[in-house]
Amino acid sequence: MEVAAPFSRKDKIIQQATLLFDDKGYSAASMRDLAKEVGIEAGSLYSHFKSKESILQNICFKMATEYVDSIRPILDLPFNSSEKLTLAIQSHIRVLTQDPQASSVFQQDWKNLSQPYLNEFIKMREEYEEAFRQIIAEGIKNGEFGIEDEKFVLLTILSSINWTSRWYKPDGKLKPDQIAKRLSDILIKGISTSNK
Amino acid sequence: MEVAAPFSRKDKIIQQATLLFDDKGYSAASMRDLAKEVGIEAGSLYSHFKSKESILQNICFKMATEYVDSIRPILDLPFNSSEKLTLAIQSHIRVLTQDPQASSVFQQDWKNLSQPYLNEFIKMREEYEEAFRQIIAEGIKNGEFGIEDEKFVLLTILSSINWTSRWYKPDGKLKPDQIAKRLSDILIKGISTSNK
DNA sequence: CCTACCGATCGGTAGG
DNA sequence: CCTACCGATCGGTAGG
Repeated sequence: MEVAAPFSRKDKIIQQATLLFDDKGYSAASMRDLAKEVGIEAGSLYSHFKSKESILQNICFKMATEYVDSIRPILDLPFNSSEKLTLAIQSHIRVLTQDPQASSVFQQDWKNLSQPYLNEFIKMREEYEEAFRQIIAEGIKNGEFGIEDEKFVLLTILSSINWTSRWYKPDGKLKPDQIAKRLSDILIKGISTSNK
Repeated sequence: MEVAAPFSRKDKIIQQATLLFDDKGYSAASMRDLAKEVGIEAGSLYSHFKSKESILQNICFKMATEYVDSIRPILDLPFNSSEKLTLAIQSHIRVLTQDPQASSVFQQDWKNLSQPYLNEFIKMREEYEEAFRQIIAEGIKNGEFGIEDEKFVLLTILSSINWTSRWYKPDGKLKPDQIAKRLSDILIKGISTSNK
């Protein structure tokens, strides 16, 4: 949809909007706030985006697409369920840490989307969770995971990995793959049947 | 601070504000929205609360107090660390499920508090997390938990249990204590040294 | 608890 | 991309 042209004005608007929405929340952040951060007048924002919400759409769907695209290829790999789940967690953390603020907006502000975008967004989210759930269901079936309620486990895993966006700092000690490893160590051990 | 008198007008305002803030977010919810839900005029809200924020303060500090009060007595019980952690998770889930919407506001909208309330709130939150961390640190020290990074484990546990407010339904199949049991089963197994 | 209102700020537009 | 502006709505208040 978008041609390269790194750091166009449009990119800068999205960049600053992401920081602002993450900081104050979508509703509390005004177009005048945003304009000031970008360094232009409020009215000028509308020559790049037709509405405030279209900026939010941009952020939310970019992230949703990245998440969905990152998990799909994992499903068909010739690995066992624990390995697949490890990879799924790793790629989720990689997407998230690549832009933690956008991930945070993606998680917190999607409720402000209007129809039909809201439904489309929810569908993508469900598609993503469904892929995750398949991995878990597979592991239960083949005996790797010793749990009954796959939906519950799905929620537990997603919550732990999503919360990462609230504390992750790119210049912190823990690098993305380390975070992913620690998370999958705990979570997979927690649901496994084996006692290695 | 508040005398009993069940379902005073003030209570009803808080009740409806909780639903509204949870649904639309604090910033997007207007006093006129709230007044309509309560069944009075917007201006009349100000004879019960001096500002919109004071309603938010009411919700946030009520929850913060409940959480802090619920974990304190657990620290001194003559139990091992796994048992204490199980109890801490259970009491957290009990507080949360007793009013999931208020928990959700507590988690999402506290950023809108102004000073000095914001700092006071953060201090209570830190006190709570510190108690949780103590239990984990104790378990590492006495060899029950086989992990290095207690701060990371704390975040993982808190994220899983807090996410509950986003999907819990009082009339759903899973009752609070069942949710707590499943969570602590997974999490404690995930961090334990023993292989029972 | 209502009526009637305040100044401020909101998202967005016209015309250049 | 700016200037100048729109109608709508915001949190909050005075006076009863």
